Amino acid sequence: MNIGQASSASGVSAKMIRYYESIGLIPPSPRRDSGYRDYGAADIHRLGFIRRARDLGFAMDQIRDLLRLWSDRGRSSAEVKAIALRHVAELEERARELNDMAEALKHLAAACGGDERPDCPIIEGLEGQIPIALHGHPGRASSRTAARPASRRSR
Amino acid sequence: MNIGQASSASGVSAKMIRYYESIGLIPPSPRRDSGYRDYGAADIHRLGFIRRARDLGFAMDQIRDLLRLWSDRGRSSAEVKAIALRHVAELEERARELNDMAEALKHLAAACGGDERPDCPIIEGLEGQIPIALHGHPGRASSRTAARPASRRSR
DNA sequence: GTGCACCTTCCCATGTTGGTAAGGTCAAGC
DNA sequence: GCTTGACCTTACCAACATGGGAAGGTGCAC
Repeated sequence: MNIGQASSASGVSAKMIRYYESIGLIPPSPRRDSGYRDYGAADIHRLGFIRRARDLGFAMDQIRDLLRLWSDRGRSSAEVKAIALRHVAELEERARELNDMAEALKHLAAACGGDERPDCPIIEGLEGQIPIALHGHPGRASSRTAARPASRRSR
Repeated sequence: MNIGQASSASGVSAKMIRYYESIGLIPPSPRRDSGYRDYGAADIHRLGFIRRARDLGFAMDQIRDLLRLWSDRGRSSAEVKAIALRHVAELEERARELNDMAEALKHLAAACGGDERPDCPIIEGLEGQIPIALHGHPGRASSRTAARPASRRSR
């Protein structure tokens, strides 16, 4: 199976398949005489696994661990569950941060006339005239989740 | 005022101040004979504005617009509010995506024994044996928010 | 044998932030 | 005056995951 076919069968772009190979997430595929990569059903399976893990927001390092556990027949489900639950906590934390920002901004926006006059509590909040209640979780000053990571996969 | 003082006064790292200058978010500061950048109160104010906007998760392009509106005395608060509310919608959308992932994963994890045996619905879900309910919003296949943005500002 | 779709590798760009290195400047203390 | 240490300058590298493109080889159908 060519890389293009592997790509459509797995839902992972050819570009990414080569990338995953380059970072060792998947083993180098065998090559035909032409130099073309050649994939089989097991490879598609592995790529699908990776894609689904990405869809669930796992980072590459975690996926690496999950792949290791996947092919480790002596694994304990506790290990897998631990990774998953740690990731759930991270996802929820990030979601909370985003929601906190949204809340703070909605609060400012609610006080803004939204008319043709220039007076605007949102601007004043950004200027520092109004204390912004980013009630970042106990003890921590506001941390920020990186805004707009630019690329977003669509498939 | 040196860049270091401007940095601690505004909460924006010196590195970032230079970066913002390089991308035209702030005008090039005047230089002293030594070549040192020199900042005044107005610059600190502008930097603080930018920092607070970043803390609220605004992207650079939006901040550019907000800065323009800030210094436009003929602005209408409606323009500002529109930007803010669009951003709120984006934040909430991203938060929803993250929560959906967390939900899907929690669902799988709930079915996982988490013991010493290898059987694990989480792995099976990633393998594709169990349909993962990422109930991505109407019509769309699952899109993914970039995982692990890596850098996180602490201040 | 021609043409087109596909493959190969290699390089570049993204966006925001931090790190580091090599060298210039400033102010305080001796 | 000279040294020292803190600060400044520019310039480059790194990160992450992904896409884009160029230049050239391969495979297959007509």
